[in-house]
Amino acid sequence: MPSDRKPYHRADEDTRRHALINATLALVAEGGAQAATVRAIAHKAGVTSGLIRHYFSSKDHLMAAAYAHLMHRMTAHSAAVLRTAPHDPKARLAAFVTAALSPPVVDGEALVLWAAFLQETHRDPAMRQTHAQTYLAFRDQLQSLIADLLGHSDAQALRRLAIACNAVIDGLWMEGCALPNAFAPEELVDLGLRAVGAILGTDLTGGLLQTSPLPLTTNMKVPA
Amino acid sequence: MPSDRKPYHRADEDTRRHALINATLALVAEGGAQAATVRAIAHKAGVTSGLIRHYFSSKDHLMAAAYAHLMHRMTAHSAAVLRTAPHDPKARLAAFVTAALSPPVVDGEALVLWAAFLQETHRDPAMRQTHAQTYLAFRDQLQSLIADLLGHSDAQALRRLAIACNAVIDGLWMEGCALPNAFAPEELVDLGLRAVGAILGTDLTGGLLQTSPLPLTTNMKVPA
DNA sequence: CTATCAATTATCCAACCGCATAATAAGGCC
DNA sequence: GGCCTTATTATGCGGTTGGATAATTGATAG
Repeated sequence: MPSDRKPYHRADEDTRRHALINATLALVAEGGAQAATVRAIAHKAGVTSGLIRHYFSSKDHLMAAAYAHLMHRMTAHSAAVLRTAPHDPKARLAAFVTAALSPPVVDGEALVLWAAFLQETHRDPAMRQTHAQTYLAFRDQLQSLIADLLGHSDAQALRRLAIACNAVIDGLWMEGCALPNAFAPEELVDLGLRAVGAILGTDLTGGLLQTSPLPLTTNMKVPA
Repeated sequence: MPSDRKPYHRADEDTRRHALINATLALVAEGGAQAATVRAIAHKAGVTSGLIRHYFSSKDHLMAAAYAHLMHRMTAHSAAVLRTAPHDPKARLAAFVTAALSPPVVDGEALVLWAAFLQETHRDPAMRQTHAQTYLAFRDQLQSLIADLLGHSDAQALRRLAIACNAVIDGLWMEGCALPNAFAPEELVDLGLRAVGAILGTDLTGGLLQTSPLPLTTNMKVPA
């Protein structure tokens, strides 16, 4: 008698794990964490649901792995940008800000993914650790770039400047992700460079973005 | 025979609706949207689950009502602050920034609530409208405060300044909510006032926050 | 070519979900 | 104090969820 069982081929562990992780991220991006059911994930990955438990000891472990993968992808991007950046401190900081406010970091899916996993971060200790690690690593990287640029090492002042600059980047990142059509191309980067420059008292645009008719600091001449 | 039925008292509609809405918000804050099941909501509100459908035509409607209530609470707070603020444009903007970076706006629950509902706003059109309304209303309010302060009306420049200042506030708000113990009291407000001031080329601290040993713009004197 | 092993599928399960409906009692009215 | 409205509880239903387990089959080695 003919078997109506689904045909399949065996894949190595990495392939399957990545397929399941990518399917999870895609589903969370589409419909939030509640859309990422084991059946939906397996379907999108092209396997049956039982296989999930063959590679991950539970669905929570799969979620944690997906989150770690997402965070690793982002930090790897930042690191790669800095690796190919010039040695001039100002140019390095500008490259860092530019990367953080351009695709693929700024992306329609990114914000939803971030928000969806934020809640899981509150319960799962493993995910909370991943969260804190990547978050503070980004800020520390920013702080070290600022230190190189300003040439001083007052830890307290550097920390405050890093927090403020990080806030600008985060806020613009959010707006860019949430309202992708509300900004002209490069406008987000331009705003970020000018705002960070204003906070640090430096010009980061480096003459590369003079196309903007109105610098952010036009109002400097306005009296208080 | 004695009835083992749960005793109860009748409450007016507003009381019950608010109890259900508050229970919903509390549960979402604790464990994300997935924790806010009809049974859990009813239990926390001290009623049985069937009552939810007596006051809300579906669970989605309850979620939408809870989200609208949350957003209304926040905007009402901003409006109240501005109503009691002085007339000096600089003081008004400072009061606005201060309120946005202090409790109850900055709160451990606030960020989780915001993130949880963000995903729902992607599907439900009613919630998406509530989202867009409150979000742009905040930025417009900020823009009008900036316009009053700077005294000019270049719409393009004002929009860019408002976006940048809004980004700072959003980013600091996020950091303050996510890492409540990472900042000294008033530090978040101090950073916000200095960063917004730096972007606008003005001093917003107004001599009220001189306790900080290191102004954010200390580095102005540092050469590039 | 066959035996073996584990990757994968198929099936089942208890728990829970939102929702519908019927039963009941609380409280106002006369 | 009895009645009537309806707010509230109680119960049940179809569907879905994450997880456990058994059956099958693709690949590999000898």
